[in-house]
Amino acid sequence: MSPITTITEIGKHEGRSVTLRGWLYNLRESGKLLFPQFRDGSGVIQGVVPKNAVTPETFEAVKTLTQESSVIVEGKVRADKRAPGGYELDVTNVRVVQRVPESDPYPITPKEHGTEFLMEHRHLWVRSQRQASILRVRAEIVKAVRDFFDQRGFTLTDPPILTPAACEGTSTLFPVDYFEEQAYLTQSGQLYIEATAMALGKVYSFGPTFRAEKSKTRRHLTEFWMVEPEIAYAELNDLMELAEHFISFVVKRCLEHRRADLQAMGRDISKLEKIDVPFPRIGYDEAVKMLQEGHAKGLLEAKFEWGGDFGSPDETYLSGQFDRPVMVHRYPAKVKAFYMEPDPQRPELALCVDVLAPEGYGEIIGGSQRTASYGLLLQRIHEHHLPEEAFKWYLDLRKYGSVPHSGFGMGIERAVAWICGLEHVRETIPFARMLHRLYP
RNA sequence: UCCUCAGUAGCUCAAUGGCAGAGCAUUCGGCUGUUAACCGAAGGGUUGUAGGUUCGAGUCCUACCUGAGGAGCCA
Repeated sequence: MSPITTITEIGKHEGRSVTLRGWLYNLRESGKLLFPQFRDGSGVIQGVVPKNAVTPETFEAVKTLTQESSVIVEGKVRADKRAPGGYELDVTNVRVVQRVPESDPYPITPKEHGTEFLMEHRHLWVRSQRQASILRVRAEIVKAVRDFFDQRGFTLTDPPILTPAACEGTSTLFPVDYFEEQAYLTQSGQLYIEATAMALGKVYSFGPTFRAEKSKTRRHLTEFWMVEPEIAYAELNDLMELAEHFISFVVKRCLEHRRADLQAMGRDISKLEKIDVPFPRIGYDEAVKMLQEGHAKGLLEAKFEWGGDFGSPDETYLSGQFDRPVMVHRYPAKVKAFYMEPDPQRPELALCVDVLAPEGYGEIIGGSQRTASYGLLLQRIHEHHLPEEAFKWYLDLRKYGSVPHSGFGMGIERAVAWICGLEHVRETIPFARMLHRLYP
């Protein structure tokens, strides 16, 4: 048998015979000439099968192939200007591993389909070229995330997924029976990595988080992956500097390693090439001013008043003013989480930052400097009506060598959606979990 | 949870209150360079569910179910 190769590597074998192992993507025919398209997970290539060049058995085997039947194909690699990938395969032999029966054909045809149908067949939809490209970009982003932190001396510390209490209130948690107790699926590993940051200095976590929000938008999943760095002795400015270098690193890595996939899915690459440090930084006050100007120009429906958190249209407007991610810092403390450190200059503000992605993709990072004071943290826990008992261990971090520290969280799916230029985060993860979507 | 829209063939969609239709997919036939190939033919339907109005309902009304888009909340 000829050497086994993959479609992405096939150019190295020009003029020679190779074996591909994959599936039939589509079949076109023109009389005594067959054009089967094969895919193998790395790409798609067109085969050519003239009737007079192969055995009658091989011709018949290809002619009767059905979409997504699994096949092992032997053929000679030939460069061809007419081929989208630059190469074609002159098929010499085909072994059908499993033939999809005509009575129950592959449901996803080359024509268009609706969202519900595709999500219901997500286990098959991932075979399509566009979806495969998205998943490769996601994998690249995950690897870039880990490389970035590993190279900078961070230690990966995995927080628990089963937790006894909420970080930010119980209303949006998934409850789980835990023997005789009530447990919840984690909605953030932050409190736990604050503990490991006090042990190891610079840490990060990367894993799934769960939020039972009844959100039905293009930006929400109930199960999503989050990367969260936490750094002892870091203050807000250190955090913002880390965030901009982090995002810039991830985007550059995708352009370097997955440019072909980004182009294949129609991403405007020039927009990603503009992403570089430094990112614009604006204070909350300045952001409010921009929003009010936007309203005066008739670009925003509602007039934004100082003191509130930004809504989705507000974020879209703000990010639309810049061609790289914008960092909005120092929001009013009362719209933010209980653990954030107040600004010493203006105690009504929290030392926090949201990074808004360009092109209307909204918040991809939220972070803050954490309260280092035991007394203030306890006061905030009471103000937020949180159970003090559940936060006893968290308060301990402020009793034994408390230091200023900061961290942020980035939702991987939102980052993938932005970098790939997708309409909806449901395509950024192999099997999305959403309100009303638990299958497949 | 709220607002808006939609549900008809396996899929994507048509059909003025008056005979249930097309393209793709499937099957059969034709074509030696096709690019979501094309050309010809065939099979394929309890119009989301339950009620109601009407001589007559895919179409109008009510309730429910399912989905999509948006809001709030958030990454």
